[in-house]
Amino acid sequence: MYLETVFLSCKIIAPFLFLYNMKKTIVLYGLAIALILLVIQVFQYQLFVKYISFEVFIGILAMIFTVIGVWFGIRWTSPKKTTIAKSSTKVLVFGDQLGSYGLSKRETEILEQINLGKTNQEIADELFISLSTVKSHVSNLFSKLDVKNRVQAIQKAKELTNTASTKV
Amino acid sequence: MYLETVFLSCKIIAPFLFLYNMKKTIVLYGLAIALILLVIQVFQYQLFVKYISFEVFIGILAMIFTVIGVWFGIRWTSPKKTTIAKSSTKVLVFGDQLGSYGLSKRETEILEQINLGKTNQEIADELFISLSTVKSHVSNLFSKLDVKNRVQAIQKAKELTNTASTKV
DNA sequence: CAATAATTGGCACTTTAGGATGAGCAGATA
DNA sequence: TATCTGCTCATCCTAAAGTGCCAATTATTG
Repeated sequence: MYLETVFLSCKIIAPFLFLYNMKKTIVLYGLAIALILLVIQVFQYQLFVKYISFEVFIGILAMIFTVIGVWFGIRWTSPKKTTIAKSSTKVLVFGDQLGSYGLSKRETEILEQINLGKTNQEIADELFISLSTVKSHVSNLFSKLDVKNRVQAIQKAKELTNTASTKV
Repeated sequence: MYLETVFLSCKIIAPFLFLYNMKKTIVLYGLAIALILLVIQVFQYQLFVKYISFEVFIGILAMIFTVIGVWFGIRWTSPKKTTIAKSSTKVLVFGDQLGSYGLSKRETEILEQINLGKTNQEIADELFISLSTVKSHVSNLFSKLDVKNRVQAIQKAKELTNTASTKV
């Protein structure tokens, strides 16, 4: 009964968390804009008291919004990527961007390992699956990316994830 | 005499062109800001005529500068990249930088072809040499780069040429 | 001119990659 | 409940990659 309640609560909350996560940047940006507009409202009467000239006020305002825009532009275009640590196998070069091109999560994981220059056997050892399974995934992702070998697969994936980054 | 004059003129102009090229983005952005401020000056009196409310005016202004900021942010962070022409085989990714790491000219050519995702037979056809020769070069360059397969070779070479590029 | 390096090519062999096909299980969905 | 998707694993086969070793010719260098 208690566990069921918790389970149901999770099911209700999850969509909102997902929506929040998706729109977080937009929400934060909107809040930032609202906050600054509020500050403008609060200090509006001071404009006419002429502590600062209108031009300087506009200049400061322009600077603030430009900085916000630059920050937003960088955030917006920057692909999700982690600095490649040499010995780490949790490096994500492609992240989750290839999903929209038909690759499953596991296939993307396999491709990450291929990108590290590993053999199929090494990938099998790393992910605790069999060599046959790795081959199966490799073959499937080659088909989805329309490539003939691992070098082409890597390049195609990088192309797609770069395109996806600049398209958003 | 005449050629000397032209030559001296070029020497004088070149630094300014270089400076202009370096600072072009900043200059253009400054001009954009100045232009918008000029527009504000021109329309300033209209603010008090109240065609639009102050809040709406600030909102439009914020939007304009945000867009400029986003554009600037994208331009600022966008990596310098060359589109790899699909059918071209004369694209040089590594150039002649690998010579200092022990690779011969031919070995670098072979690596360029590998980087295009080609099989050894395709490389042999492209360079008009035999499959055995390609294998020999491949094996040699693997040894010099201290790698085990072509994916690792490509990454090592990119690493080395990036290091060389940033070092300059 | 001799020595060295680069380039070319071969053969035999092992390892790895890749293609084709089939099958079972778990979870999600209509 | 049936269907679909993702993941797993297998077998068989061919192709490609890669290794080791050897050798000849040409270009470069001291």
